[in-house]
Amino acid sequence: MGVTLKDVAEAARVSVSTASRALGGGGLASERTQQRLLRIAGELGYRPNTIARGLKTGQSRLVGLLIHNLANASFQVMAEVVQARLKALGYQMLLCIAGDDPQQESDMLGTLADHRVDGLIVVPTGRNGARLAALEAGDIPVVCVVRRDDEAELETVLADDPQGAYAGTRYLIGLGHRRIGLIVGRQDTTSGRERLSGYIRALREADIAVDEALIHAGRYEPETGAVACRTLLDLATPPTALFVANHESALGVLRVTAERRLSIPDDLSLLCYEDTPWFEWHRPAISVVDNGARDLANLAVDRLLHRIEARNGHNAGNGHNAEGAREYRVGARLVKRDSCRSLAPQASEA
Amino acid sequence: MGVTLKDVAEAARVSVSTASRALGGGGLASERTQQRLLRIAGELGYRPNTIARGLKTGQSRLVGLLIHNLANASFQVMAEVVQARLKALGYQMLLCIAGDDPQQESDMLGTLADHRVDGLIVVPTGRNGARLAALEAGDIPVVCVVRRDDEAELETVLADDPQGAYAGTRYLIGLGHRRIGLIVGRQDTTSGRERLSGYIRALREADIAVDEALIHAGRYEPETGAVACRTLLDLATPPTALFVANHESALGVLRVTAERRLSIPDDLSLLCYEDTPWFEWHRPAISVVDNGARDLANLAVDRLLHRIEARNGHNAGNGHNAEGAREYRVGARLVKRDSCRSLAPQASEA
DNA sequence: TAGCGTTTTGCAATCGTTTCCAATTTAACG
DNA sequence: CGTTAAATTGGAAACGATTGCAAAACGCTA
Repeated sequence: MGVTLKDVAEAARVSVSTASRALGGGGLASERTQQRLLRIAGELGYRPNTIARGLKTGQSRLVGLLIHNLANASFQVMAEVVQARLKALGYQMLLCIAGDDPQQESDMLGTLADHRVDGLIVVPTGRNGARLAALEAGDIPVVCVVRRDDEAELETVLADDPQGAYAGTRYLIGLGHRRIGLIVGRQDTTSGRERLSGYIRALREADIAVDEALIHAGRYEPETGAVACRTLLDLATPPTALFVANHESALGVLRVTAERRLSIPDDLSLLCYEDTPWFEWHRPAISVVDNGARDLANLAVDRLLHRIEARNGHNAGNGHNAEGAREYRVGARLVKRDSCRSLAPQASEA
Repeated sequence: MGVTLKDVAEAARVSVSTASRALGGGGLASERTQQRLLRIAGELGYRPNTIARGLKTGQSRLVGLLIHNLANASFQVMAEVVQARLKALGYQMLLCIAGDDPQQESDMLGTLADHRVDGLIVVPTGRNGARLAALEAGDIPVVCVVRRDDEAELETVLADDPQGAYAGTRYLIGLGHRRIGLIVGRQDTTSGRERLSGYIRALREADIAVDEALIHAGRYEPETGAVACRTLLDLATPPTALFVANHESALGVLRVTAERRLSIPDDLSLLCYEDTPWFEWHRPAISVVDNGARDLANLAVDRLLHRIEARNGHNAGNGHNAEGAREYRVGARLVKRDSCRSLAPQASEA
């Protein structure tokens, strides 16, 4: 489809510059020529070449999104939201799936840079702080989501994990549970640490001793969740409730409970982290702490585009992000469904 | 990060062309200069500008993938596979999520064209054949997956839905089922039609009359699945087995069976289409006909890249794809797990 | 050392836009 | 109708790479 601006200009008997201005909008051309050029361009089937434009303007209209996978529900909705928002704003999404692997992440950040993305939203592994900082220094705005990257000072949008984990644990405590198992993520990520700390805070506040045996930290995988679940259930005094701080681990837990023919919530209460449609469709419907993936994505896009626009505005900017590396939190929400039961049967009746 | 080829060239005291050739590989420069340039480029932190390169070479190194959503397991793995394969081949994936909406699809095809993608993999709605044909005519190779677009003659990679549905139905028949409910997709898509026809063929072959009341065609959504399931179960003589031809509808079915406390497979056998990890983790593990999403994606990438390379090779090509609009099928696979039971209890014993 | 073929290099054009600057047209007013 | 300011246009130089062509350097052989 090789019809270029020059072709349009010739057909309309004007110079390329005029054609450019007419089609570019912004009233740089007279109303009359604008209409005419628009018409002719339409007839010829002209489509502006984003690549050429990008070369001149230094904007690729591409934004990178780097996540771990698409199996996780949070990442799914983030990808969907980011792409929808970007599209509405005239950007396209370059999706990179790095599997939480620093090496791959590093590679992909490189390619993203080569493609001169206008900005980047990333769930950092935490091992490529230098690279991310380099991008930022190279005038490519970076926004981290879900986790913080401790090595680099970057604008970051996080779920309120401390609060979410706290609220969830409190909820279980409120139902009368005293032995609450926790299956949580790796402790070398901010989200993993924060979810654990929220849990601990709630216990302390209720004067419940923290039992190390009830806490399992590991990768976010079904298998890991299953193993942790079995260990917990095999304890001399097993927990009466489980708080599973991630969607994938929850799969493993559900499997084990089904295998052992445990009834949820009668035999065991289950509270998960990160919502996913099928938790709602599952019977019993699984109660969750919704980390607000949708909000995370929206806010990340907001922040990123704010900075992209700012950069484009006064190119002679003071440096990078004036406001320093801000950190935003979006609220986590407890969604009560049917997988947690009260341990004090008659308490609220009578 | 504004270090350009010119900067590298100056630092090395050679011309830009030499620098280009040295870094471009292909032995266009002497071994010595190549080493030197590589070193200097490294020191300066030079990264080639894909945009500028793209303008000159006419290759964006971008490939579009247009799908309906990310909630569907097939699309998830397709997106993951496509992006992994492309990355390995030096391309980036532009992911567009069009929600099976022709208007959005049309828009997105436009933007994709503006970005001069080198090729495009699309799950067509079927309403934009003209647009797709236009892309193809404009020298952007297009490969359709999952569904065919009847309006345009395009290279297409399909699951073997007729065979898959046939095999699934036959399996249920083999277990002794005679009344088999079918919850299938819209009949204005090739996949929807083919899954239905496979079902019918199996019934005919077993001399079972096709009962219209047992067949529900509709959108692939949990709610639709739930409604269909209720209707089927409320029949005077309800089916003893359900064949649910899509992953999302299956969610609705699982909900209804749980609500009614039906035991799977004791009260009702359930066979689904499209595999997803949690079908395996679910108890009972759900038997499925795996449509081979991974294979679909791989083959689509193969075909697409084959044509991209061909185009780049002899630019003075004969026209478009010489071989005509070929159609490929990847095999569907029956995965027996625990959700289907035999209706003839003692049959195989004794 | 001259001559010849082969590498290796540099120059300059080019890809399709945007945008600065100057030139031209148009409009407005005395 | 002349003058001036404002709006509109055209010319040309970028943006950062690749690549055809010709010149320069090199390695051989005689």
